[in-house]
Amino acid sequence: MINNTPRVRFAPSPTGYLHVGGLRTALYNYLFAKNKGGKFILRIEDTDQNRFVEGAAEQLVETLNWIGLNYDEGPNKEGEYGPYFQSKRLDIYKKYSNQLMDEGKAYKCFCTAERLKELREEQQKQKLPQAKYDKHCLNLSPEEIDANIKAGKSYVVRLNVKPGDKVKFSDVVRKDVEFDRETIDDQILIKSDGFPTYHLANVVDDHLMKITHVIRGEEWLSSTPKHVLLYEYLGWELPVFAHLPLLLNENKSKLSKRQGDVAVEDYKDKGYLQEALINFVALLGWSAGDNVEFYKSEDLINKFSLERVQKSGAVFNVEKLNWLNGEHIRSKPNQDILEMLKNELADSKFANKDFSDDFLIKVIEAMKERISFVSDFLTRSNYFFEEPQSYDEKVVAKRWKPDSYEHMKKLAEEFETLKNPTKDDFEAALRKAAEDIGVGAGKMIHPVRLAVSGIGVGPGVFDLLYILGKEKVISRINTAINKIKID
RNA sequence: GGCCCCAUGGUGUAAUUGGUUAACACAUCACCCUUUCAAGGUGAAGAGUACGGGUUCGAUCCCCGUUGGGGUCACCA
Repeated sequence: MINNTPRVRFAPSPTGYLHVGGLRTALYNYLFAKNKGGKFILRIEDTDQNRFVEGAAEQLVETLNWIGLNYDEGPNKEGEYGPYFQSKRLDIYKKYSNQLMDEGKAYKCFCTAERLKELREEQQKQKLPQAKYDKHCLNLSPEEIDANIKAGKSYVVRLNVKPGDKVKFSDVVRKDVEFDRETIDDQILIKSDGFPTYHLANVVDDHLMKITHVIRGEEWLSSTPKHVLLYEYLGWELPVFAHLPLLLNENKSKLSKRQGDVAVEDYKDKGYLQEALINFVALLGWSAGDNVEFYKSEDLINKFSLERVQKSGAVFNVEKLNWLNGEHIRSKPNQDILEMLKNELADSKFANKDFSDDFLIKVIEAMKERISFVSDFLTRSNYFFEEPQSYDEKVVAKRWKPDSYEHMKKLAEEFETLKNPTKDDFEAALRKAAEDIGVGAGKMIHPVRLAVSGIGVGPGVFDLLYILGKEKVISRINTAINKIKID
């Protein structure tokens, strides 16, 4: 009987990075396990020697850690069902493929790549509905097989799909699915290099690792009947299947590298918070049905259920991710944002400058409502960290008038009289200066913003002046008077 | 092409498993707020639920067909 605490697994092949589709699969597995008090297992599917990438598994683990999907069993966290690298389980697969062969449920195939290719072409020419292996080697006599082996011919092991009823299984997301046996190919189980294919390895491992729910992408749906057959042949109980809808490009095809960033690491590098990524990806194909869009991980765990997973593919729309990223930043305590900002600064051209925490906190308070990324602090309010490098032409054209030089001069003089000015002091001084000259405060507000920041947008001017401080404000005003030219 | 899956505004989703003026969020636009911008608030535009048949007093929801999209057909996963 299946144990009632679920065991699920994320079983990626180590390609060198974590695909966001993989992240979604991993996340749903994780959420499901945590919601049910079950175990989340990481298993590395490294059975393709041709695609071996040095350090890929380590990279994967690192990314999973960063994103916060901690596994209960897996590499460097051995449970009782290891090893968790398929490349270290070769004997196990061999054992079961031998068993299948002994029972006539699998057989050795010596066909060369050339023969297979010809076969496929022939079938195409005859317009056969489907290209399938012709079971040629199933009819080899024991003597022929021996002779082939003695001759050193390499072989693969194939699944022997026998005629019979339709292969049926039920899927949590898609309900009942069935396939005609005639449409199922004699899948290769063991490759000629002795490594298993995914099909054999995942069935054997899922069974041995006591996986109760197989939650994976929809791209596996059409090979599931092969797996079902394998479970049947091996006399094993079927896990519960849940095939998740695919993540799509803008043009609705399966999310791919060619059409934008696809690696979680790319998003990390671009400054997306792990919380935002998790939140966003969770909503691609699932919703609690309560109109909530902003989620912390704990809420996701509490609310998640496979039953509410959507059937159709979901387009990965970065704009919403950007919004969520801003929301998640804003939801953090200023102290946390401070740490992130410091890291960002340490990594920037301002690395050699020194800013006090007190100052940075003020910047954060002033700017956090206006940003989507931590890096926006540096790009959208660079003036907190350096002198304005230039003055936005459009703002100059709109806000800097011939008499602005005079106004700013007067304003600088007024500021000069202040001692340790507060925000309110700056405001009072500006209004007084405006009144003295007999102009509206707006005639001062906009030019002074331009003078101290170089641009026309940002925090309230008086906050801006206060954060910058009297000295910088006055010197920047003077600089602006000299530098800004209008006709 | 065979097999399989899917189908609600531009995008992500909702709609007591047949009864709503088809809801929410992102994006867009407008207004309010702020003498800026953003955030926030209010509102607008945007789908009559791919299409056609049924079943039903009544279909987004159930059935059939069509169309469209996607996945898969490797000694890759």
